[in-house]
Amino acid sequence: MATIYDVAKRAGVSPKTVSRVLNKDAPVSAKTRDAVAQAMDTLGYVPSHAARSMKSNKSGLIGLITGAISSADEISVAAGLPDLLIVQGAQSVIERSNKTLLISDTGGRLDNVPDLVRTFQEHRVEGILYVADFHKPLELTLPATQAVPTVLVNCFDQHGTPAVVPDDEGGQYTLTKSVLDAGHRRIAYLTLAPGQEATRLRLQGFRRALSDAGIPFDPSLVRATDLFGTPGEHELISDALDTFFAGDAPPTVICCGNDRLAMAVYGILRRRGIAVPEDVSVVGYDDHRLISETLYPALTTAELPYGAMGARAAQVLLDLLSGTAPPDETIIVRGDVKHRGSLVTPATTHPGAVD
Amino acid sequence: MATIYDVAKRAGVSPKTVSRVLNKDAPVSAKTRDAVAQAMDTLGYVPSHAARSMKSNKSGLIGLITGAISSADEISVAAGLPDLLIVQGAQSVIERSNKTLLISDTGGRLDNVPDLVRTFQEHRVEGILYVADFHKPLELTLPATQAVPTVLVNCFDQHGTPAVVPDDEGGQYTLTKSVLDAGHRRIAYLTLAPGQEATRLRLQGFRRALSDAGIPFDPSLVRATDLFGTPGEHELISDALDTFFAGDAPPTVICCGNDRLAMAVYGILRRRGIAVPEDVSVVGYDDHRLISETLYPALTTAELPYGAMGARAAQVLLDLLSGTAPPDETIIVRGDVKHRGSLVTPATTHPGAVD
DNA sequence: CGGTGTCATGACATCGATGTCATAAGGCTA
DNA sequence: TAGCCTTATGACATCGATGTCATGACACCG
Repeated sequence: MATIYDVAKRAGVSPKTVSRVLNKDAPVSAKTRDAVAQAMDTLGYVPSHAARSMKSNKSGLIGLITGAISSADEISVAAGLPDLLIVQGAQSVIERSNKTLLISDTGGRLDNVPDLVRTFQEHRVEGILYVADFHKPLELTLPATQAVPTVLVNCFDQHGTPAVVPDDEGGQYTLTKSVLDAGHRRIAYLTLAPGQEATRLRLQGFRRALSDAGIPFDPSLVRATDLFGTPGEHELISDALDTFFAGDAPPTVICCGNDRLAMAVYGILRRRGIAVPEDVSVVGYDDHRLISETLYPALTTAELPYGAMGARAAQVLLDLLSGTAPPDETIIVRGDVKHRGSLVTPATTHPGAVD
Repeated sequence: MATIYDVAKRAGVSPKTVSRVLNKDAPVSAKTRDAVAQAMDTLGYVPSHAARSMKSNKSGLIGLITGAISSADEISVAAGLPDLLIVQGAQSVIERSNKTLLISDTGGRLDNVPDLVRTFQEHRVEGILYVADFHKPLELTLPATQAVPTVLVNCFDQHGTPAVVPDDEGGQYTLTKSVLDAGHRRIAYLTLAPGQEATRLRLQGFRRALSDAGIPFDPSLVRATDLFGTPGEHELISDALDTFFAGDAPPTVICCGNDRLAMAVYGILRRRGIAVPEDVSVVGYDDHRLISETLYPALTTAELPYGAMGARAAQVLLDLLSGTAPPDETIIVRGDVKHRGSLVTPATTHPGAVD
């Protein structure tokens, strides 16, 4: 690979002059500039990042740690929206700042993280984004990174590390409010697995919406049915639906913990001759577009704003690096409710329903 | 950040001795080694990749170009299996070779590629993987990369660049053979969009399987219905199914160009009271597990072996770098047929069917 | 016409690690 | 015991780019 010395020799100038042409940081006569440009061109010269970053002590690199890549078809996809969208959001922001994103994958094993961080340090990354596959407390102590600014995404810790998380409570609140506004009063809710951050927060939002509307919370209409796509899940959902519809005041809408569950619910309902949305409305969560837009009718769902979270986190990190941002803050990102065909008002479809 | 000089000073030795401890490439007395290790530890010393790669003229980096990240929720997901799985496969292999993968995203715009390649060259990547989002001819001429070995994945060019592609013909052949073996004779086929490599090759495989079984190809049972998830698609599929079932010899199985189409077909069939698989079997293509495993009944489908392709491509690249592999070769990767509940033999479910 | 800028350029040192060569202290062989 | 090898260590140059300082050539001012 050609070096700046090769270019200099070929153009008959000193390396420093070539450097000046490259960086446009000092006047160079037009003639010299052309000669240098010509030499760079014929030699296919590209400056060495290693040499530059050594001299400048700046790497221009941002490290991102994720399990998104290695787990793309495993639990995390089964569990919900691919966290890859977070990576995408971050990428788009970092790219525009003309830094380079170094993406490392945990391969699903957290004990890999220290190695990844070490590799990042070897590359002298200027900041680190740590992306979790779903909203949760940070599961490990990140190795002390000698003051490498770090931003957590989709997770949070106890030490005030800047974090960007989704507004699970508010999302479910707004979604439930849409359901209520459509006229529903008997609302079933198939939640995600117990113990998860999202499960807890969304249930809070759900109850707050009910309470705001003056509707009592009915525990018999709530069941946790998320088994991350493992075999027993289908039966679990079937059972829950059976129970819901066995009562004398069956629900007019099924809220699902995520779009994948909603997809399963579509199948089960249709198999029993219950039409969506004519007989019962269905809403999801995540706005996993592959599902929400392909299902028929298309799915009304709350957006889990992964892309926006990634972008926001990247921006926070860049701000930290430039000293523009306050260091310790947790940012909660809201998502929209996506209104589609699966949610209709029960009145129009159950004209004779007892009220 | 601490340097090797800082460590040397603290340990009371020369930098070169620290280097020897780091690389274990020359004998160092136990006492000195301990002192150095201690110093590295207290200072949190991590060697600089930039300085190392400058001296050794080796970067240990592999560049990967993809649109997978930026397009994760756009056309390419709508079109089929996320090409991110290719990235995952490559990542796992590269990681094991203790090189570092530098992933760059095109942001969906091909005119970004030259910039990405330039960035790669600045980092002196030792090889490049170019990943396409679906099987297609390479759409651009990669910038002359001064002998940086390159492997194409999911695409191919005319110049004998090493490439790794899926076995579309063989995959559809084997899948169709499974369908025939199950006893089906009237086989409908909703193909992907015309003009695509996959469409052409899979139709070839489909026809070869029919012909091997001595069944005449019936064009009235074949329709292109893939609009990449755009609005008109649902009607297009409905129409196709209407036409199929209007004839006097309706199909007993619907082969779908991908799993997403199969998902749409499930919905449409059920809406019309046609049960899957009791009344009609359905098979897909891709093995997009989020779909194939969540649908009920689970979907029989041909695996699009993206993970294996990525891994294979990475291995080929590493072999090229070590001089182990022949430089020019196109590798065709086979996928399995995944047998699940959506394909059953028509005889058991149509006991009264003519013939 | 000498002094003072500005422009255009180059020599040299430097960033952090490591390859090359030198050196000193022992231990072993002949 | 001289000669030689091995072990343990350091001095110095080097990788490629760039910051600092110096220099020569003009142009302009008084």
